[in-house]
Amino acid sequence: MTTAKEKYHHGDLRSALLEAALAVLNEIGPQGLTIREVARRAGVSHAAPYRHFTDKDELVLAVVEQGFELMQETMQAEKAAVPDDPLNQFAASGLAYVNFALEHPAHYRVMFSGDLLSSTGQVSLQHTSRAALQEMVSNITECQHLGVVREGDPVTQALTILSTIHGFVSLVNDNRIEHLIVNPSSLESIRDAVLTMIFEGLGSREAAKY
Amino acid sequence: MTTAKEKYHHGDLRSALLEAALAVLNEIGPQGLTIREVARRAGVSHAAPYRHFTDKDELVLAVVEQGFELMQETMQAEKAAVPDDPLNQFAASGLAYVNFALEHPAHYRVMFSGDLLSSTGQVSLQHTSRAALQEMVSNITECQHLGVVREGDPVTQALTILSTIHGFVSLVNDNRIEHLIVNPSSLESIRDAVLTMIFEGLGSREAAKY
DNA sequence: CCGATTTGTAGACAGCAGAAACATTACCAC
DNA sequence: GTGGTAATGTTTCTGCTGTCTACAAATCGG
Repeated sequence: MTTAKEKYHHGDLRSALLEAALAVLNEIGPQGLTIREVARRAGVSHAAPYRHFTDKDELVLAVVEQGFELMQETMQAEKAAVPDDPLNQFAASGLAYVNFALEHPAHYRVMFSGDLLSSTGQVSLQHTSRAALQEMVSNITECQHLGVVREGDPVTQALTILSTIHGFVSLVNDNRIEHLIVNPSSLESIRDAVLTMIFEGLGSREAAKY
Repeated sequence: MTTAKEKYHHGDLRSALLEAALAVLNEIGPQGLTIREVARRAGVSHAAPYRHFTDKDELVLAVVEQGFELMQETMQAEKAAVPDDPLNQFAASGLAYVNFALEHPAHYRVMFSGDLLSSTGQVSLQHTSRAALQEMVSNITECQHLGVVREGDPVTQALTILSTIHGFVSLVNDNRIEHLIVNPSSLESIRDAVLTMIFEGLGSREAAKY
């Protein structure tokens, strides 16, 4: 009423559809993400979404892009909250990455699984991953100049770290780890242990505390 | 005639269905894996598969289990081909894991993506991953006793290694890396670099050559 | 050789993605 | 205000899917 909602036929569909899509992902999972279900939740007919997305692929792609923006924002925020120490900033953004993935498992899965997105849709995401890797590489290079990260090809190092983090959250989100956790180790402690191992393997021995 | 094929109505359906399912995965991808398409390729009616699999889920599960057996066999073979050195054997099986995933991307994806399998189907795979991790842990423990792997919680180390390997092959198979490879580095050299980084971070500095 | 069981078939149903034709609403010029 | 236009939402239709049920044929046990 006061805001810009409920103005048009529906108000701001598209946003409502994206929201509904995310809700479906969280409640039912990727296989439940259908145009019809999303339309149902938004209170419109099953064909209405086609006014905003030419394709189911395009809807999914919009969800994915929204996810990348959200993740990037939180990573930047966490990084900015750390004092002027490149290595700790790097570690903070890594932690933020993991946390985002663990807190939004459905969203993250859609962003990276590749099963919901056709091959054409994937191409439009390449620049995003390229940019992410680029930033990691420059972070690493900076840390190398400061002497807090060992020498070596920074691209390889970045790729390895990205692999570890992505693999870890993928395994957790696909329920291939939780049932292995037996006793005192909570998911968070394992998360921290893995992150510590990454930075131990990466850096000079000291200063990898966050 | 001489063998057990072509005996019954069709011969050995079920095997034929599994084979067809794998072919579909390789040629079309996961989204093209439908009961009807599989039946079509096997030359039977669209309802015939239901005599062998109560569910689409069960068909997928059979494909997954077949994949795990195949992977385990090749890993064991590679491991056995290495002389009596635990660390090198460990590295060899790791390399075999990566190679299997890169050579059978569709198969690997179905085994780990979790998108094609319902949650009930995933539960029946837990013992498999548990066994795999268990073996990694005992390998690491053995290497620690020999002094070729640094001290630390072997479960955390195994989980980190598994994360890195799984993350790497997932990124490659989902085409999130290949377009980053620019010049002299082929996929294989990157693979080797990442594996080297894993074992550098893991072990005492020497002996991590394979 | 014959009945019972296994294996495959034909057809039906509901749900889905997507396209096309249609109806309604908001906005803009006058 | 009024009427035209473009944006937005609906109905309807086609062809695909998974799964169920009734039926036919081939095989096996006796």
